[in-house]
Amino acid sequence: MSRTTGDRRAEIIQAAVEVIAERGYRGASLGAVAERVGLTQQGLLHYFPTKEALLVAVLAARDQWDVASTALHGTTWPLEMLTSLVEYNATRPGIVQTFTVLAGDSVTEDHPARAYFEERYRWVREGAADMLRAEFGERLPGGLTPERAAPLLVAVMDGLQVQWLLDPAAVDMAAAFRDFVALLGGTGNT
Amino acid sequence: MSRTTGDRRAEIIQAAVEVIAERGYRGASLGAVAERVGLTQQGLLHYFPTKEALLVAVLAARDQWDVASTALHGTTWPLEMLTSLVEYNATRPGIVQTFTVLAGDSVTEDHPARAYFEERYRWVREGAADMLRAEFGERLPGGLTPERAAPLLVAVMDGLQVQWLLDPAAVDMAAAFRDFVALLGGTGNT
DNA sequence: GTCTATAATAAGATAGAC
DNA sequence: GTCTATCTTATTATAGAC
Repeated sequence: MSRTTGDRRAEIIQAAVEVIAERGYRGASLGAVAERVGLTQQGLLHYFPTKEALLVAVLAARDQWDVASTALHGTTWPLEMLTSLVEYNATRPGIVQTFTVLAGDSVTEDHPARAYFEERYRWVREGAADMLRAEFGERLPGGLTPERAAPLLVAVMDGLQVQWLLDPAAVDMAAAFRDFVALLGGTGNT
Repeated sequence: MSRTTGDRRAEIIQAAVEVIAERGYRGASLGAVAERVGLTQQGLLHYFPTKEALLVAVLAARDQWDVASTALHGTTWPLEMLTSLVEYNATRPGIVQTFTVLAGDSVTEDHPARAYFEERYRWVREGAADMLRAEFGERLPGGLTPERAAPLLVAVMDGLQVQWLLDPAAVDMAAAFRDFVALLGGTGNT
């Protein structure tokens, strides 16, 4: 059945996300992923013919997950929405870790996820600029425009994730992000 | 001679930095590093008995490099100094890439560089807080304190590096950093 | 100090049985 | 759809000659 096959694939993708979080992409062996869903390495290759095909599926799943969690936590004010996304992320270290590791890895030569992250950051910056424009208009503190603030917003989200993953006790990711929103002149601060 | 040995070790460390930038830590084989300095893999092991020992040396070299470049570009105003560090980094994609990759990798389980980055971020945040206090005093825009702005400053630097490495044409790392300084109420903006 | 030889694993992938 | 068997290639590391 194609239903069963889809379920199996979803299980495998989930397992791959976990193993990548623990050991990175290069360190994530197909055998370790397979074992987690009760398959042999060769059995897994029936669903994803190569390791790279599995990675592509993991990245595609992330995009879908983004859309879903945005819908789930959608509120009226765009920046509020981003703040709740950060709060939500703070409860899901596994996923955050997987994509922090992959994004870092992707800057290496000929990395199979490089094009994905290049494109992803481009549209994330565009989305952030739109969001900032809707929230604050054309003029932001420090003489910034939404387009110039956008890469900073994205950088803060990513950079905080690294610090938080390394030392969750020392870095309150959600609070820090609200601090940044406050810097932009928003009302994200309590 | 111990002089020759030191030179050789320095060469090897430099080669390791390059190979890690290209392929990540797990992807950086000792053979590839050795080849770059005209040695066999086994010849390299004479200088660094294990792969992990070489990584430790790479991390130690980074700390020394930090100190050196700080001295080199030191100016009177602390934040100006950081801005020139970012400008300097924008001319050295190799080093930036190595440590972006290593930092991302380090969040995985039992990674040999994990403790290093954990400590490093701790003191970098402390240093940033001191710098912000010296520059702006106790009160920053958005009701922030130096301690609360510090992780944001560090996050911006790191996050911009990822975006810049992936797409240098789309992200002007130094300009964006100056924009962030402007947000803090500084005069880093032209 | 650097090499050759080699051990010991481990990985991704293919072929083909059931 | 999943397995066993196997190929091929890499990798870290050790032993010991020169």
